[in-house]
Amino acid sequence: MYSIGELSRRTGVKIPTIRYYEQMGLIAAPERSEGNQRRYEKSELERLAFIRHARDLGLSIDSIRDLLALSQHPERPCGEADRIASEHLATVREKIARLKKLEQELERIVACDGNHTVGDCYVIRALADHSMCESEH
Amino acid sequence: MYSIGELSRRTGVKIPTIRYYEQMGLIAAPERSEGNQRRYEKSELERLAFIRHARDLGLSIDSIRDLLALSQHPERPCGEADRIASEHLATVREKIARLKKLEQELERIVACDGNHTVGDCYVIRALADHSMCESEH
DNA sequence: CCTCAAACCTATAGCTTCTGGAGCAATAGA
DNA sequence: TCTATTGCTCCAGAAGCTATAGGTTTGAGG
Repeated sequence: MYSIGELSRRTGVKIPTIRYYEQMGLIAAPERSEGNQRRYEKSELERLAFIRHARDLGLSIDSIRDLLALSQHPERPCGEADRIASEHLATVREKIARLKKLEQELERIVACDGNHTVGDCYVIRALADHSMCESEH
Repeated sequence: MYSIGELSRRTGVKIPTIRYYEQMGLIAAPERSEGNQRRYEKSELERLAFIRHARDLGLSIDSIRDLLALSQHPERPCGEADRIASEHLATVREKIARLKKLEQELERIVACDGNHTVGDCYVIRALADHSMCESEH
């Protein structure tokens, strides 16, 4: 049996976050000690590690809830789990693409050498005038 | 003089967002009509376009506030504007790097072909077991 | 056994950047 | 003048936590 602090240390999930996950229904409300403190079993540790890992990978709470529900039914086909991960991969790729455009835009904007005044600063002018952009965004 | 709807159409910033920016102090509270409706001048249109553009580039409200304050003083050196944009560029680059790692991780995870059951699904197992990861995250 | 600091509890508010709805007032075009 | 559209304020919600206040329980040392 772990206390919430112990669980937190072992999974790297902060204490208020664990309580938040309980509220959100990602983990079940655990048993309590006589003094009303949470006492977790090892299975909860594994479940929380799963959640933590999936969050690190950027999956939403909702997606994780779905995946956890799926894992309760090992006999079902796993196409759904695959779909969730694939969709997330697509989102990540989209984000990368968008950020790369921003990177280019910012690189051009930052070409200003700081050796003059705001009046003719390229940063300010570039931000004021969208038509100076080279790509759509 | 533009109404808030007109301003919204011309800048692509939604009406509640314009009011939100006013609340946040990014744009000044404009004159009002007799019936208490907001009436904007052309200068506000430009300012809002600046804000919109900077937001599109992912700059925070706080950074934008700083840049706007700077642009009120065209005689000052523009090193500060440069710094804000450069810092933001660094953040963007970091995000790209992190997302690329996630992309790799997810690519490996998604290699599952969906043709079996959840019990032996690689997606679920990979999420359950951090030690299967190839890189740190 | 007693004490006391550390850990825990609940409830609530705050963060960021908007977005949407309710309920009502003003405006513009026919 | 009528009415559709637009605008007003205020408030709540979304995501995923984080922090604070004010109180209780636990467990280790004396």
